[in-house]
Amino acid sequence: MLDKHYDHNLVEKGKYENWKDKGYFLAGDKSKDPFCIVIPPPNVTGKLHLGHVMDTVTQDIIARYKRMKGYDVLYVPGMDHAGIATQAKVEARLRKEGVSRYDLGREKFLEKAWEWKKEYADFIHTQWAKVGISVDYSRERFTLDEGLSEAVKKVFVTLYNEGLIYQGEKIINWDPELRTALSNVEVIHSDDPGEFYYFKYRVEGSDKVLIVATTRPETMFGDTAIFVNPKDKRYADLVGKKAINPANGEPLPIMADEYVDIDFGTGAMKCTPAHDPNDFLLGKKYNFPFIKCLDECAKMNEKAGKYQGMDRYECRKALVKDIEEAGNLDHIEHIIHSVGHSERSNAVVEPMLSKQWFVKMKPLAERVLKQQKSKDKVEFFPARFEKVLLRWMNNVEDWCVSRQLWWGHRIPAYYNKETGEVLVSEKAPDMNLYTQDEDVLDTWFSSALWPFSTLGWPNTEAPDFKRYYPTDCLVTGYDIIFFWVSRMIFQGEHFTDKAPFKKVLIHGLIRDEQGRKMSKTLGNGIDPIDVIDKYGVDALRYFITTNSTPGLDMRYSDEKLASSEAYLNKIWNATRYVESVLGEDFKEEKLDYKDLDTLERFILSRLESTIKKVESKMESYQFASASEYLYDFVYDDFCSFYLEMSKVSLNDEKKASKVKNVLYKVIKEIILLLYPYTPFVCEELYLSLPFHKDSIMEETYPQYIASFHSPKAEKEGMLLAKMIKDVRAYKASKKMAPNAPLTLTLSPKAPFKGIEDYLTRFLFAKEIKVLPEGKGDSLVYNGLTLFLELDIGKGELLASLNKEKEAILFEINRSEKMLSNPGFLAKAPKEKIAVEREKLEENKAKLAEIESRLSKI
RNA sequence: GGAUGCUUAGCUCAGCGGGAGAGCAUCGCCCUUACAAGGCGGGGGUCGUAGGUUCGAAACCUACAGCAUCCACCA
Repeated sequence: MLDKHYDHNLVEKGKYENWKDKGYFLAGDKSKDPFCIVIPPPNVTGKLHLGHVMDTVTQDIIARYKRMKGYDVLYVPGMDHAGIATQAKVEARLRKEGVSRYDLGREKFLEKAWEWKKEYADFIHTQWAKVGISVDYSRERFTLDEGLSEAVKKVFVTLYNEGLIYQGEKIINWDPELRTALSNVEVIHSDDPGEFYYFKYRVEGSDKVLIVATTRPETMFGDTAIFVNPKDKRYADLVGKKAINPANGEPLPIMADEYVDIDFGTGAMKCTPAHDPNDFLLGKKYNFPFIKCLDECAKMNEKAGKYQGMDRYECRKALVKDIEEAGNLDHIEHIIHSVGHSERSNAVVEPMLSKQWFVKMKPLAERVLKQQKSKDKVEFFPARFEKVLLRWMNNVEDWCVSRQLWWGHRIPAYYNKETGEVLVSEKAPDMNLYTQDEDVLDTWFSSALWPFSTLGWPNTEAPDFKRYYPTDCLVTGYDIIFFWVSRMIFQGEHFTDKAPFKKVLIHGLIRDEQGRKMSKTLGNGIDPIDVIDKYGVDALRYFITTNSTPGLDMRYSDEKLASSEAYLNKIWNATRYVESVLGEDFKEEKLDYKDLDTLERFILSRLESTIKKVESKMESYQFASASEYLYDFVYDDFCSFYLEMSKVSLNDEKKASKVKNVLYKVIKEIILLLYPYTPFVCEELYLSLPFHKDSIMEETYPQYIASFHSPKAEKEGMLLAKMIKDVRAYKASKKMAPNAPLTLTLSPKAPFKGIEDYLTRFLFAKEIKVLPEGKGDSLVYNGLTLFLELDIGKGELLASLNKEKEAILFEINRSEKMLSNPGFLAKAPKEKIAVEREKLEENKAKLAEIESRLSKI
């Protein structure tokens, strides 16, 4: 017997371990069709947050649903080494101990990183268990494990040999704190306040003074020219002359190029080819020297003369002061401008000329663009997110993949100690002759291979790869479409000739109750474990997957969690009640439809249509709609109506056994339909049913039975519900107690036989008069209900009938207006017209009855 | 500068071509033997603004406004 209240702590206890131990999460049943989902591997940088819960629970719902539908489901778990992110964390931890990574050296540092990894992997495992995700642990992978490292090497070497990876000197984004290069997507731009310094440049051989503005005076030591627009009349006479750099007194040629915007600043621009991407292009075009004046920590180097050794901002301040003192500062403008910050260290990114490894993106992107036009394209849910992918693919720049870090896949490039010649190879050459490249790969380089590297690739004969690839569905947030989804697609297509997944389900972010992004700086993050302790994991799973629209952000809400928990409590108690009704000696019988009464037919018909609707929404990943259909059925049709009504028929010994069987079927199927969302409580309820397998995980999804569909029974049931509702409303409006006794008159045309019993019980009718056949016809009472009349006074009845008449007339008017519209008749679908006609007829009949009643008063 | 999304009841949000919905809040009545973490019954919305398409628009189109996000540029 279930307890009176649903206690999530008791319910959750031991279930996950049991499922895991029994092997329910393991894939490999060859008698079934395969279905595969890979987890987006969480970073081993910290605890999982609510975003992870939304992500993994969504996958888990799909996995559990598909298992019930008879698929051999492989849900692959794993984690990401998260190169720069993890290294930043480990370094931060070391810094607290007063140690830098350089103090430790590469090897010792990596030991520390692995310790960190283990610590956080344990944490993540605990959280996965708590959340209940049904992953196959026998296939768990880590991006730095051996197999995945093989895949990484294979990809790097192949791309290199195909000319799609090259080493080059370009302007990259440099993180001076972590001292590594970054890719474009790892730079976060924010609008920060800053200064726009207008400096005076003396022009050689002229008495003119040229005013040039810059936001970064410290880079003036790397300047090689001043540019103006060739159409700019103000400066036409100066082109070809030289201006004196007020920072170091060097003469700079004044040149003209279309690139310069006449209206921006003074229209004259300094050119720093080694510290600005646009200036770099100009530098290439005009063959300038590339003068770096900053080192890898963003400190001034020897080019900065007396400022050498200063931090870039320190130098800026000192330099501006010196220029001002020399009388060369025109003015300072305070501006808001976009500044790039490192995603991980938040340091202001320094664009810097640097030799790095790049992936040539054009050919890879073109293949994706082509594939997305074919029938084998990756299908996005919601569809609009495909545009995000296409836009990125259309505008890709080469991908800087080398990182000056230690934690990651070391680049398989080797340099001949004598000649310096590069050798790129999966196998290390004789290390007496060669040294390996010091750098590691961008962490996304390995994540990009995740859907196939986890399944055994590059061994294309690996059983999992053959059976489960391409995977079926990828679930992830819109925030990593560029980082991850796009890269998996191009690598997948390039290396396996197939898109790595058929469908991509994109979800939004979870925000705090005020709608703000959860962030460490705001301190508004919510720990999923706290939520689980308070409301239970099932309530969290239910809330987080059914209160959002695909692709849109959602807000965390304590209220909605409480309401989710209340819903589970409702089902808990409905089950408890049904079980108490079934009793010890309940026998399951096959339902013979012919033997069933109206209300049993009603609830079964509603159940079947619910199954159909829920299933169709599950298939299109519309979990909010699916759960809403189920919710309505559970509350309105089952708990509020049928469960109550069945109390009448259960008293009838002849009917009791059939009713029990119906109750059993309905409650069981409710539990099964809900199970993918809230597996813990559903397992508990399932196991408490009189007949069950070892676990709900052995069950199949409820089967839609078309023959149980009965519009007639549904209509009759709804009429009864409406009669009850109307009389209750009447009582409430008259300030009568709900259980105040009444006398009712029932028409012989009442919806179905035996209806009096229900009216007696639920309306507290002390007497029900049934009019003799052929006399009285159908009756109309107060609301819209036919077939029923209250024993009330004449005046009241008159008022009530008139009110009713008014409402009906409004409806008739509406229908007639529609049906007399030639446009409607000509263009509306014929089913719609038929429905309107039917409504009109019904209402006309009602009106006639009301009038007949009125005439008799 | 380009793109996308949002604007619906007091709050949080569904609905996205055929009579305005849910949860919570609110008001009234009920400890009715599954559930007071409950039940029953109410009140509450010219669906951001203005045009257009359509027989019919909250829904489709266009413009505008506000909010949010992403991309690019910013010497």
